[in-house]
Amino acid sequence: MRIEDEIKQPTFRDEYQKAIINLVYTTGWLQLRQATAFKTFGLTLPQFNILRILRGQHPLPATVALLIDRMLDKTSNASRIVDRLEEKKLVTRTVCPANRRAVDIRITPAGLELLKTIEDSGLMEKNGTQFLTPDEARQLNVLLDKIRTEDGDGTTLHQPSCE
Amino acid sequence: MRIEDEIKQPTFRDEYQKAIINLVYTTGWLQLRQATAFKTFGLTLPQFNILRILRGQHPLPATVALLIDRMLDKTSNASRIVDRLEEKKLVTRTVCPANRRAVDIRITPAGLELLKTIEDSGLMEKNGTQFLTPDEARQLNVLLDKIRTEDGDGTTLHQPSCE
DNA sequence: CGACATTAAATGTATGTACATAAATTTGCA
DNA sequence: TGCAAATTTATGTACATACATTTAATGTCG
Repeated sequence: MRIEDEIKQPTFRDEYQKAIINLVYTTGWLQLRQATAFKTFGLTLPQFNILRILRGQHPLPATVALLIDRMLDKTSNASRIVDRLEEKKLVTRTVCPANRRAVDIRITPAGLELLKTIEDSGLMEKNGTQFLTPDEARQLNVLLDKIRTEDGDGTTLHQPSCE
Repeated sequence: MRIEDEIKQPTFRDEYQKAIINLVYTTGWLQLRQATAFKTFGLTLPQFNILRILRGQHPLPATVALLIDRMLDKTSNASRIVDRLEEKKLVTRTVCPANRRAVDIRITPAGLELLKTIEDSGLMEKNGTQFLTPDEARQLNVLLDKIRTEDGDGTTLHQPSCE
């Protein structure tokens, strides 16, 4: 559906204004879809992403610092997301023997099993981009990269992360 | 900068996976920039959006229901955002005389002045899309609309709203 | 009229982000 | 050696989203 109809705003100042609204709207749309899907498995999107990072390390542990680095969401709070995964017995937390400041975080067998269940469900493939041709997907990548031209202000930038 | 470099992931499964990550990343990038800018004026993005809706109604009042409808963020909580604007004396809240269930919300002169200050600052124009040509902006709109093809599940969808 | 559903807004709970600060440990250098 | 700085994680606060429930007012229909 066209964005004009989607948000019931018949006109925009120009294609630029329309594009920025369309971007934010479409990403919100995607995120809500994904979040709703993950909820049926008792996970939030950030929790799922942390679990995937931990599986990538498995059987080695990860530290909170590593999670933050991989999430690329530099300012956010991995500690509390790990809290929730620990409550659900999907990860374990033990003080790192080599450096008692650090904490070793590991995915449990239950965590691995949950990831497999989710991935086997085919959830991950229904993300909207399947309606693009390969060429259109390439075009989209070019345009998005252009929008992020001139990252000039040096502030730490956000990466909400997702499959 | 290319998304590969931005998130330091050298390869993706395909252009589709890259596109979805690029979309989420780019919108997060945009939102963080905008949120940071608005913070210098003591506002969050949702607060700014509510203020703009109220200005659109001015001098008529709006109800919470109208705000929710205009925000297009159907499930979210306009009530508490109005709380914060009221604390800052940017809006007023009075029980609607015609229907004592409803609440009339109005932007104050201070609120109108703040909006003008923000808009005069030229903040709104620096949103990334200025790096696209008009034709590219049009292309982007077409691609995003395609991604939202098949809104089939009937769930209420999200619209984080912004300029 | 009066029980009951509907509507409008507010409130409660869980989760997450952003940012500042604290607490514990380790490092490094005078 | 000893103390300050750096590192690593956790905690606190403000704000927002998502969703369920509550409260008050209004509508409806027997």
